[in-house]
Amino acid sequence: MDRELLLLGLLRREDMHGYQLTEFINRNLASCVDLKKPTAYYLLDKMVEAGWITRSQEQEGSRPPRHVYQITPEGEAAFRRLLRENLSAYHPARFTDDIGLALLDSLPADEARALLSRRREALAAELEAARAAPPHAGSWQLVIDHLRFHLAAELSWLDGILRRLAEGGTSGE
Amino acid sequence: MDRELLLLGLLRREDMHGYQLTEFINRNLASCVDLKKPTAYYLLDKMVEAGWITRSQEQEGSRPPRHVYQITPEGEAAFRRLLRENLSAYHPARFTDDIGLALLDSLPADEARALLSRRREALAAELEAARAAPPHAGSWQLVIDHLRFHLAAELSWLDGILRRLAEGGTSGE
DNA sequence: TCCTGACTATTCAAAATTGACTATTCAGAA
DNA sequence: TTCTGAATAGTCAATTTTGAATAGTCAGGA
Repeated sequence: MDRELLLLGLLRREDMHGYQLTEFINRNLASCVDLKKPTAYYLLDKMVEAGWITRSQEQEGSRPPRHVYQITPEGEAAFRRLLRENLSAYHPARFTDDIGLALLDSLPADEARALLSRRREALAAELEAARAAPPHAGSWQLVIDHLRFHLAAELSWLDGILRRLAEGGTSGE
Repeated sequence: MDRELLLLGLLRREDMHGYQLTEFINRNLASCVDLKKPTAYYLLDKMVEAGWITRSQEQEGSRPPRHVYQITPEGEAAFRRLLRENLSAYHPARFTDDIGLALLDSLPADEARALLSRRREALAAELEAARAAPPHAGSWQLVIDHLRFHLAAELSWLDGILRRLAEGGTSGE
């Protein structure tokens, strides 16, 4: 229901068409959702059926007509409900990275160290990129701040592991 | 491919049947994967087809027969490849929570504060639970450590937001 | 002018995922 | 002994997601 919340939140500000919605989300909110285009259209269809939004044709010059979505009063009500739900609960993030860590024993210690160093570089690059992002208005900035905070924390955690490994912490197989 | 990596990693240690695999994962590795039973069976089927594992019937007393899976040499090769891939890359986690944060402006400031306080309590409870978890052997412990580290970081981040909100930081609508 | 590559906008068949269900065993309560 | 609730083991239909394809526009270079 979180992707619906986000779509409603964007449509509340202004009417948009599907492509615009996915582009915006993937450019600005990739750190919290991964919304592929076909999924977005699927969700929009469902929300039309649920009466949360309406779809209308927009003809502009010689272009093929586009579908523009606008939020309804029911959609506005759903938005408020979903937002309250989202804000009050804690949704644990999943760390796919940890699968590899859990199986670290299966490789010789120095290979493990070398591979994790690469991960460290990838992570450091992400952090650099996040730091370079331009500031946003209002509470959108919170998302950017959170990403930076999280990446910095992850980096220091990973460095801790690499230090431990260098000291011969977890035994190689 | 990460769930396959994990299944192979478990089957490398000992032959197991489907139910055992999912139970183990959901009990011990919920912080990195969410693997429902039907999905696990689906993946196991695919891995049998790919030749990474084999399935055999196990008859025990009057029980209905169970399917036991064992890893093949091809599976072992796949395991090593997937483990190297997983370890060397950085897989960003997604923060669904941030969707609500991004839309925080849409609620009056004191309601936002109240809702986030609930989230804070849920998060604090998770951290308590994670701290209570018993220690594991070898690199499995890394997963538990990571979870604790992450939850503690999130808690301090959320407290920071709550402080800012209390000082009237982000404007209510 | 014609071609090429990038962007806009959407659809579709195939693949993956899930909630709900079936069926059995077992331990303890009534 | 019979019932009940929990744990074990797995399946299936329906929903959801995805990679790949389609189709038009537009800007710039050859």
